[in-house]
Amino acid sequence: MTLDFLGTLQRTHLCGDLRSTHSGETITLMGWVNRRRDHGNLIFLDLRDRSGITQVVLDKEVSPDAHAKAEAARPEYVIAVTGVLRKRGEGLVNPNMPTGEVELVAHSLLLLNDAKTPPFSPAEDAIGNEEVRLKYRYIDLRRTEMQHNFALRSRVAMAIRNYLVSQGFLEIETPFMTRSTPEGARDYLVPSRVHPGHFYALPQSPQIFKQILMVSGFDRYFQIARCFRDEDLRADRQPEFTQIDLEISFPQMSTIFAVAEGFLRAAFSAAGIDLGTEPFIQMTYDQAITRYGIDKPDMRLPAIVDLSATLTPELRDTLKIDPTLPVLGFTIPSVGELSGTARKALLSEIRAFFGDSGLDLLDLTRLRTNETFAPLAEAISAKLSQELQAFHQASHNQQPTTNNPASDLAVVITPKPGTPALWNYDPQWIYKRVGALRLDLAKKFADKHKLFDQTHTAADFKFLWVTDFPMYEWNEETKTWDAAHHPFTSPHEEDIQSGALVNDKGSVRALAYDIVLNGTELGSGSIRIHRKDVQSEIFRSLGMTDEEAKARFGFFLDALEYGTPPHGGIALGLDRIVMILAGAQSLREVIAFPKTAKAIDLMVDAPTTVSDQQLRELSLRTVTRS
RNA sequence: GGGGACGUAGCUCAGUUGGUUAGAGCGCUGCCCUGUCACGGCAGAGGUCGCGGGUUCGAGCCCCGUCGUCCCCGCCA
Repeated sequence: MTLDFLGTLQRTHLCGDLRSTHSGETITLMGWVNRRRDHGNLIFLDLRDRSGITQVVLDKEVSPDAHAKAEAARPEYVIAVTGVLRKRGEGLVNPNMPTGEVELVAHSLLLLNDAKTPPFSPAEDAIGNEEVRLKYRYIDLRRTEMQHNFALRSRVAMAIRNYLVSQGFLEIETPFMTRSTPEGARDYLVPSRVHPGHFYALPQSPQIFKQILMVSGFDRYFQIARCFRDEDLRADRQPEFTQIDLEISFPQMSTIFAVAEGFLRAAFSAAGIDLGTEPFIQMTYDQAITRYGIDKPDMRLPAIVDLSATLTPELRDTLKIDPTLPVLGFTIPSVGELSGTARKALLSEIRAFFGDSGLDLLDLTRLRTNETFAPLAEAISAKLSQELQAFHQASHNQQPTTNNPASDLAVVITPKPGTPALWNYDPQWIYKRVGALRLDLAKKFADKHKLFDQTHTAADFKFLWVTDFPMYEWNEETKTWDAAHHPFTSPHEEDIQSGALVNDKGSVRALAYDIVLNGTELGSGSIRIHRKDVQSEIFRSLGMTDEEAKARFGFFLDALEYGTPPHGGIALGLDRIVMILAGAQSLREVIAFPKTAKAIDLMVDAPTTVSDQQLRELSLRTVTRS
């Protein structure tokens, strides 16, 4: 088979755009053969480009030459077809495709390129084997779903750019090759050839640069910035990822919230979702922990309820519940009535989840059958259903899927006597354990409560600001207080004035905030420290001597001394936003060339070893560790 | 670093208690077919059962190790 040259031929339309209004026009399409249906003297080719598919008809009587070439064509061959668009006759219309009312009657066909039989067909639905998909990513990306994901990503990014520019932001690029800062995530390092033994680091975020841009008077900066972190991966974590990074001079927290909400509305609107004008919900970190047991609450589910008040000391005693610790409960709606065996299995599953931590499940069903405890069971049920009603109202749920309270799964967790109030110096560990169970069970019963189902409306997306994060976190391993956010985050001004920075680090609140969507952290930011004296104080409070601080951040401390305005900002993960909008379960669905869980690029096969010559130039030697 | 799931034809998967020549669907190749659109019909090719070792008369199946993919914990200021 000989391939044809393109010559001067130009394409006139895209496959997916053709409608009956085009009928009679002479049209040239170019694209990939999606499918071929050979009926002998009549051949149908489904021709695909990024816009969609059009059926091409090759009739031996119309053009023997084109028909012969179509006979040789195979899936994924690249062809050019010129012909006349025809409205399909009665009974020949395909209502399942947008172009199903027309077909292109080919007069000539060029075979522009052939194709080996692909390992999987882009014409099929997604295949399960991600290894193969990633190795042949160029074929995978031809699939309609992937084409949609990246068109969506492009639209979303553009909407955000346009919005931020309209709000007076300047897009400024910051270096990829910069300085290693050993705190936080591990850095990817780049050896310097010119300076043997010295390394650049790829940025974990443009944090210090954007703060210096505020010192430089740019007032409002943004960047759709690639960031790099050498940590283990997850479905929602890749070693290189993209952040919408911004910084504002002279802001209040509300200024930053308004900007972030503004560009999210623009982004969602670009995806066909109208988020309305209501400001996003806000809650403090402490509220998030006590109400949801996590710092990134999934607001698609009912909250945790503190049931301590329903229990008298006597009841606690007879039921063997710790007298001082909270009793917590929550509801998973519409689970349906569980059979005796299913209930028992769930019980032991929950008890296994808690292990020997001291937490236990209170069996409401059994409680109810006992005369002494029936009133308690009633009181607990009443409190839980009160919360459930508030939840349905707040989330504007249409009728809950069932109205039968017995079908809602009530889970009540009690601490046994002697359960430690602190685990790993964390007074909130009980809330966090119960919060984790809440998410586990919600995932388990997702097909029952359907609260995670997509309706492709604003109701699918529950946004939330979490504010007032703690400034410090106790690190039991090193016996030190670490910065919970990063060391440039400003504490509340009252907490500086009260001296808590020195006396009571655990109580210091940071002017730091996260934005959360459906239980996923989309981004976080803070009001920064703009005074040298406060910044030095924070470094000292983190156990850094002035000399160490100077060695690591001297340039930054210097910059702070030359007229730094109050400033603050935020960074949101673009990949995660697009992932949620696309309804995808993994970032790999919205990153064109992602890495595997072991941080390998299966297509280009990276990382690799390099030649001795390259190592010599960099003054590097590799050693094998046992 | 730890836990779990998976690995059999190009793809999706089946494979009984360890027992003859490892199967199916899709895809692929050839021939036939003028209204299909997941076209159809006939014929055919295609396998180091992830890899290495062990147990056994005999291993896709049992045991040990190892590699890879996915999910989770740790980690991600």
